Amino acid sequence: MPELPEVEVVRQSLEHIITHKKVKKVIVRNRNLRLKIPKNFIKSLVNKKVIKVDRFSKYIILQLNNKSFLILHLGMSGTIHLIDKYKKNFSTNMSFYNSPNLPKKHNHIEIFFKNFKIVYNDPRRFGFVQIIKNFEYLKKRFAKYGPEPFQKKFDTNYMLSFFKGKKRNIKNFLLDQNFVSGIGNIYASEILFLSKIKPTTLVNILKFNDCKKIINKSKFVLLKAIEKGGSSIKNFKNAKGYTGNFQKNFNVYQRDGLKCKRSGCEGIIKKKIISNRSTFFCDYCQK
DNA sequence: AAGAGGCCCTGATAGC
DNA sequence: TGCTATCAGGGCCTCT
Repeated sequence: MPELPEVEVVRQSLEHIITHKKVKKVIVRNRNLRLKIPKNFIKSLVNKKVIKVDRFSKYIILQLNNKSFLILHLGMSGTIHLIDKYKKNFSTNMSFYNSPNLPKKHNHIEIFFKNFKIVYNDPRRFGFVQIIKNFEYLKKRFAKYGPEPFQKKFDTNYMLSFFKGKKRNIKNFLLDQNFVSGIGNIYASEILFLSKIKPTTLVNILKFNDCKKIINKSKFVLLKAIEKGGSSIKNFKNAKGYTGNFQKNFNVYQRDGLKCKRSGCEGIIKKKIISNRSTFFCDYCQK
């Protein structure tokens, strides 16, 4: 489900809710995620306070008051739900309010705080959670990842030197987290449309100005999507259950067969499988 | 060593 | 209605 903007939207809603709150109880209902939830998971969380709710790339990172970190990755289908004990359906046996947004199946983890709990749900189990001992290990954990588009390091020099001698297309690179972190299949297509660059373009022919455009449009698209609350396709919601709006701003994603939105362009949006992922573009205005 | 392709898993939807 | 096939926002592993 989530690329950087959706994860950031979830982070923001979580931040308000759980910063400075202490974990009272943890229930693991199903340990099977992409990485099996470790045996010591519950112990490493209970009675710890959340100091900070951070994010890197598509990962939510909770900093705890014993210097450790809890990493949450949502994979393709993961969601996080806030369940408030004091909603009107609160029942006397101390079970929590059953949110209409809370799925019936695949609720892997419940983390209880004083007056509410958050629930981690992931039907496809491509997501995972990890406890990281300290900051040293956290740095190591993300060492191989490329910069986010917002970081200073993601500049034309970085791109051009990364592309040197490579024979891969640009769409492929935008999805490569070792090159740039946080871009996924939706926003890769959108970024290349705004950059007027065809996704199949081999990177070794890209010029300084092409890189400049890709950098600027990457920042633009991701920021815009965060601003709009993410893209709510397949029912994406933030932790409070609100949907996002950015899907209305898609120029190409899932618009194959429709008219190009660029004013004056007569092109029809095409769909093509590139490195096993659906890719959308206008072959009229993207050169 | 780079790059292509397969695979992990469930659920929604399309087509017959 | 009910079957089967296809596709889905990610990332890692293996093979060539």
